[in-house]
Amino acid sequence: MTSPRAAGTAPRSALTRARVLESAVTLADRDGLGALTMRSLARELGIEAMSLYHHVANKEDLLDGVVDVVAAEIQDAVGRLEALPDDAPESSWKPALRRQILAARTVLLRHPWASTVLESRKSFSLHVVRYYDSLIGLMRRGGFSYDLVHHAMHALGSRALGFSQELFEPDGATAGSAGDGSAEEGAADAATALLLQMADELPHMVEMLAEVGHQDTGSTLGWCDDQTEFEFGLDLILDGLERLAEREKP
Amino acid sequence: MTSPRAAGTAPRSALTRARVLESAVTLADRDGLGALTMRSLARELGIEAMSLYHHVANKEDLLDGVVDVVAAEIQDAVGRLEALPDDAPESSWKPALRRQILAARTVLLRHPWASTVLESRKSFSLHVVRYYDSLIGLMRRGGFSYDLVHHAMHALGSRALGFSQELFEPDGATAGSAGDGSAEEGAADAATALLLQMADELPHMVEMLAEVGHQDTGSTLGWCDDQTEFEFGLDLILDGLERLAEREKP
DNA sequence: CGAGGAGGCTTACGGTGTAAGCCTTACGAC
DNA sequence: GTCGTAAGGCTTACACCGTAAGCCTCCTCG
Repeated sequence: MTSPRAAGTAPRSALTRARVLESAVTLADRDGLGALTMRSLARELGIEAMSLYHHVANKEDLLDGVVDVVAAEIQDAVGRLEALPDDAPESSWKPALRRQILAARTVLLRHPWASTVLESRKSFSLHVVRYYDSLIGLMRRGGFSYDLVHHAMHALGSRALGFSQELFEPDGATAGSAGDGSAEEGAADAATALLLQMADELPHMVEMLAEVGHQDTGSTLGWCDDQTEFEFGLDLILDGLERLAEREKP
Repeated sequence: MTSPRAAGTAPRSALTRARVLESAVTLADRDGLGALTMRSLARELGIEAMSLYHHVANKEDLLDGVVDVVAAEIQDAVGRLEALPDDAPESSWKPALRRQILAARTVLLRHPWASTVLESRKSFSLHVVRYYDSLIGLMRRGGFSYDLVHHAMHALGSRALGFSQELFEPDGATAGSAGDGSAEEGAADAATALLLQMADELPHMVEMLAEVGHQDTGSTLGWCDDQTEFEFGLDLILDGLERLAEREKP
């Protein structure tokens, strides 16, 4: 960069905290979270591991930063949605909230490792908080009391950011793997087989699997259509909130 | 043990896989998940690290086993609940399901690290599956179609086991710490202060915090009363499921 | 009694995050 | 121009992690 730099900025290097974080995100996207080590990140950037410590305090700080990058992406995606007109009816909080959350979800689907990291943070990203603030704003416009909003945010939990931890995905989420997907399928099949094997002990479970049939997935991860299930759960909560909001009215 | 052992059991050692897993649970309870390493676990048992590998295949297997122990505890706690009488009305699925889930939760509250481990498993514990089977059974008795049951299980997600990942607990969950709790409080206060500092950027968030007032917690972890919030979210889902079940009826 | 293996132990390797310290370079003040 | 300062690289080294390989000593069973 040959441009004159702002008043107290770093002098010569093209390497900045921002570039480090960006690189970390790409690396995690490509090779999975497990592959994101200080040494491998440094290699990616063409420097030595210890040099990273001039831009991030330690690995926790790196992960904080990486979360912040993803959160910024979320905020950006949400920002692209068309704003509610000022004269929108009170009831429009619900589709609006739904849209924002699903927009956030598209971002997290691009970074499958991010949910894990998000959950492990103990400090929070300002971008996330700003996103939350917009969700709260929507509910307020819907006539929610702050008390109800507060409960609502807790009830949504991580779903507000677009993910919900599925127990039992026989593979998924762990590494990039980037394979043809037959590995996941294999694991899912193996799991199902194992369940069938003890059918007498798990009557309802087995019967359910037989009936619901986990066959035609295709869309996302192995077993079920996560997107459908995510929206099902989300709508369940939104409907419930709607009823509670109605009840609050005088 | 001086008793004659059953037909193909291990010969002399008092150390068994069961004892290893038990020890691992106690260690994690006392010192946190981070303190559970092969070496520290071995020290706890008075042996060398490598000796553990005669009882568990590797660390993943150890964690699988540890999850299984906790899941067995859950199954046990659920088993202690009084069974539904045969002539219970169809509608009793709901309080029964609620009771089972809250019973599972009491177990997980005794092992705060367990939720993290549970989520990280890719194979599943038979005890967990059996527990799930009982939940499914309850819903079936409530007249749910298998399709609805399936959606319901996804919607409940980890909540079925008694935990929901709270975004933003300023401390908690990471280590035993066993301190007076003032550390958590400090972190929570610091976080709140930081939020207040940018009140102009987060109008709704700050107003909500001011109104809801996160002051009188006392019960569980730092910020909010997790138990209340957990039950709120759980009831929101159960109510929603009840309505859908009604709608399914002819 | 002798073979075999279960279950300890020791040693060693590669990988992790990171503390400590050195060397170069660019910048701002004189 | 010169020089002090410090940003930002690099090298080395340490503690700790999971675990592969191999040794030894019993106990058990044929």
